[in-house]
Amino acid sequence: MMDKSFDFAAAEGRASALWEETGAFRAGRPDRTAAQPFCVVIPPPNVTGNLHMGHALNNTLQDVLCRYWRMSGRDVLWQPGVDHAGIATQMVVERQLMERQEPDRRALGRKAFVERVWAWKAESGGAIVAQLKRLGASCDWSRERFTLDEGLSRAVVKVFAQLYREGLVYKDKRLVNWDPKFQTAISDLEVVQVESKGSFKWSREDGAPLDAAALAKVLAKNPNGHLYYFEYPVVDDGGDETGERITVATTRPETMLGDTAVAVHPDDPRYQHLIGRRVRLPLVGRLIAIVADEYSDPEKGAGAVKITPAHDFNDFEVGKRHEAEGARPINILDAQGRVTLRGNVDFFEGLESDNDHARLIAALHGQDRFVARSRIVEMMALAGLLARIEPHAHAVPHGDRSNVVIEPWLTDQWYVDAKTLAEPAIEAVRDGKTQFVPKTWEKTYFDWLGNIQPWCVSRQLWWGHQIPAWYAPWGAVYVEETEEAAYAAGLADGVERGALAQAEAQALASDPARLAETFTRDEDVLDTWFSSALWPFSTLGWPDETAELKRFYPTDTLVTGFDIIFFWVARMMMMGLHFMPEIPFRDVYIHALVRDERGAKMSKSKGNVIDPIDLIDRFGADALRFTLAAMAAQGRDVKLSEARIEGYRNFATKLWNASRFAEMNGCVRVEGFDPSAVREPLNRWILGEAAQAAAETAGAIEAYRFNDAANAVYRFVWSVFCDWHLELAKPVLQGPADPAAKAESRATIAHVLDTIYAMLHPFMPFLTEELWAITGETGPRRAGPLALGPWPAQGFEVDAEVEAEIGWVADLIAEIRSVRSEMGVAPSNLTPLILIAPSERAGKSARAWSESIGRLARVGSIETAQAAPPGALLLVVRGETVALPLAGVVDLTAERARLDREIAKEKLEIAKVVAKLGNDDFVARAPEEIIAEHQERLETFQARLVKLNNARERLERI
RNA sequence: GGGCGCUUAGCUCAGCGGUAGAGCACUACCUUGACAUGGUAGGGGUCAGAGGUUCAAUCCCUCUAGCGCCCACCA
Repeated sequence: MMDKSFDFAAAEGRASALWEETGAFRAGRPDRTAAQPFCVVIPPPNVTGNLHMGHALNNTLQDVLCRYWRMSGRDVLWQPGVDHAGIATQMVVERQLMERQEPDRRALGRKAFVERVWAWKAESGGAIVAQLKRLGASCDWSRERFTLDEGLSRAVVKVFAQLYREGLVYKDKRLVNWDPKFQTAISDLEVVQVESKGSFKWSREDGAPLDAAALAKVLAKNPNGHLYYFEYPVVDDGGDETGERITVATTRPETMLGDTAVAVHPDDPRYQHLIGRRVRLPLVGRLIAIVADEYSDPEKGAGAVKITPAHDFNDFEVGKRHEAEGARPINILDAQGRVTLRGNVDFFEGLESDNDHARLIAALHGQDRFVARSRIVEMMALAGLLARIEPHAHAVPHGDRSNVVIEPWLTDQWYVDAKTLAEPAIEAVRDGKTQFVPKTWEKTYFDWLGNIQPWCVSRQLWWGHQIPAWYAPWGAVYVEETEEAAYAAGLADGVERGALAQAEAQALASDPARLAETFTRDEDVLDTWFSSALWPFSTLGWPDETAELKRFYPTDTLVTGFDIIFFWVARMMMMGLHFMPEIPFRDVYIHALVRDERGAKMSKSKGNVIDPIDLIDRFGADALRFTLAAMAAQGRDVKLSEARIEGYRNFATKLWNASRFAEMNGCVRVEGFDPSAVREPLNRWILGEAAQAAAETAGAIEAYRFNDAANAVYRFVWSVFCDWHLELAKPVLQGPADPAAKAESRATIAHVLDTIYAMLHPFMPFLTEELWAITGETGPRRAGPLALGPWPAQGFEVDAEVEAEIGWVADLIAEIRSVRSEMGVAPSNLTPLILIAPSERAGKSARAWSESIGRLARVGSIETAQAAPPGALLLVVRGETVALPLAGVVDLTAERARLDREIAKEKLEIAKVVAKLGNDDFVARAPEEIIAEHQERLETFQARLVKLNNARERLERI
């Protein structure tokens, strides 16, 4: 005997154990070797991560696909794994060291620190995997990979080395986005723009001196959002000030220390006479050139722009163009974003001797960039060279992880020539080899790849894939897959260059200690996304030619959020096409972002994060999964509300109780049940509806319309099977029906429940697996867990006759219920039902279904008459008139009003259709079936109107 | 500045050329033997606004207004 409600917590445990025991999610099961493969690679969550709503949605959708195809007989591989997440993980462990007051990263040293991170990973890195399992993710967990494990590392170095050989990876000295907090370079994608607007306003014109304290206070809160107008004195050829000044505006005053030019537009009439002159850089005293460059926009700022090549991407380019005029980069910031002047040779080069270097160094050297900012502004004001300060809205780049302002900084880094790799990636999508769903994302993909910049892949971190590059004392670099190979290449090359004597090389080759001293490995590690980009083939065993690689690559579908199209999808396309060389996946399904009820992005700082595990605890994993699938309409954000989850929890309860009802009524599965041999109309009807619902669900899943699929199941289970089939079957099951009919009904219900469990399983795997097990205890033996199928057979159709009969009964019941409710007839009042001159079929149906009609419509008896008795309520149901003799029970004025309303409604509909059919253009141009449909509708309406009018007239005569 | 998207019932959202839908909320009634995590009935929408295309527009096009996102932008 089943419990009264579904204990999801217990069932989740049981189902998980069953799947584990039976190896249900294993790819390459012996029974599927001949089956078509289906493969999805999981977007590997960060090892530091906890399951958030985005994961829940993403993995629910993948799981729906995988479970559906697995049930349909395919050999499914859902490849799981976790990402080592360079910065994030290093951060977590560093924080842990700090909290425990242990020696920090640097004190520990690289080797010990990395060991420490591995220890952390072993201890607490698997949390997210356990959470995915709780969600029900049907990954082949036996194949779990980690982006830093041995096999994947082998793939990474091979890829790096090969790209290097091909000239697609190179080292370059240029400006990078530098994160002063983590002290590493980051890629363009890891930079987020933050809008900033200050409030401080000051102008020299007003006469009041600058209130430096007030400014500092404002800047302490937000150092950005102001535009500062500086005046640089123009000097003559002898270096003496001419008295003229040129005004430049900046949002970063501290960078003026590194200014090496002032640029004006070549056509700007205001500055023609100044082009080629020099200015004295205030505070510093260095003489810098006024150059003509198109970059300068006369409309912006002061019209002339200061050029700081070492600290601004645009200025760097301008500087390159004007190198001859002295506009070389002068770096004035250190790795932590502090001003650095002492020992800064470039900075002092060309200084006038009468400047007070010591004063400047004392005031600024070693100061944080933002402290220096207000100091400089103050000093400029004191020098009388600050014209004004204005609030200025602009976007400031921040590190997406560190959340500090990013500095463009001149360093040596490794770059991937993304432009070359992007071409095949663009082509593959253009040719339709890989398709985005929804298609609109293709534009985003093309736009980005079309303008792609070199990808900075080196990171000054310790946790990650160390770059396989070794430097020799003679200034050469050797990029190889292994240390041994690098040494060998280095020695050979050293000899060739003449840097090493042959004998010396030989001696070195057999002395590991000296080799290690001679060649030093690049300290940097690779961007985490570099290894993620290889995920679809590295997880399948590449660079080995494994059976899995052969069988499952290209994968079928990638399911991911649009926020990582650039980070991940595009890069997988590039790497997959270059190394396999084939597309990594055929379809890319892009789903929405999960937001809170009000549409705000969930974030820890806003405190609006909903924890999926908490929801699973409260409502069950199935309810959460169903909600996410039902809301995953293409191209929309998912705004999650708890009420919705609760509703779907109730849905699970509903099905549970329907199953319980079946159990109580002896609905046991029957060996070899054949839907096409079923006789009873009601049973034939529900079998047809079930088959249709299953087909609808399958079609929707295959088209990635998850919401349609979920709704199709929901509607069938609740509104068709429970509301109508079970209710109409009750008299058969519980009354004195003919034993054969009873048996058939029982078998049908059991069969339909099996169909329901199957088509609901991709969405609610735990509930359905549990019900599958419970109902499996009776009847024929189950072949295995529901997770392995079968998906319901399709192709069975309801015949029209059956639909007409059951449909008429259902409509009749609904109509009677509606009128009774409207007229305020008490449920306890079992009224007679009189069929007025019924057709033969209606009479037959009414007799056949008298018990159900009685029960569901609160009808006491069913009679037939040629005319309605006076004062009876008349209804028209699919052309048949029926009467409820309620004279004296109901208020006839109310009934008149009701009929009038009905008539008016009918007339309105008729008028609309008549107008359309009366339109010559419509008749001439609309397709025939549309016209026929309108005609049919008109006839139906008119017939109904006639009967309604009759009823109304009869009422008038009373 | 460039691009993408949204505006449909009180709320959250489907639908996207031919009779406006769901869930939740709301109202009334129902302790009916699967289920009150339930049942029955009901109210509620000039489908943002203005033009246009079409026999026909919530759906296609243009514009306007509001909202959101992505990319670029530290004068």
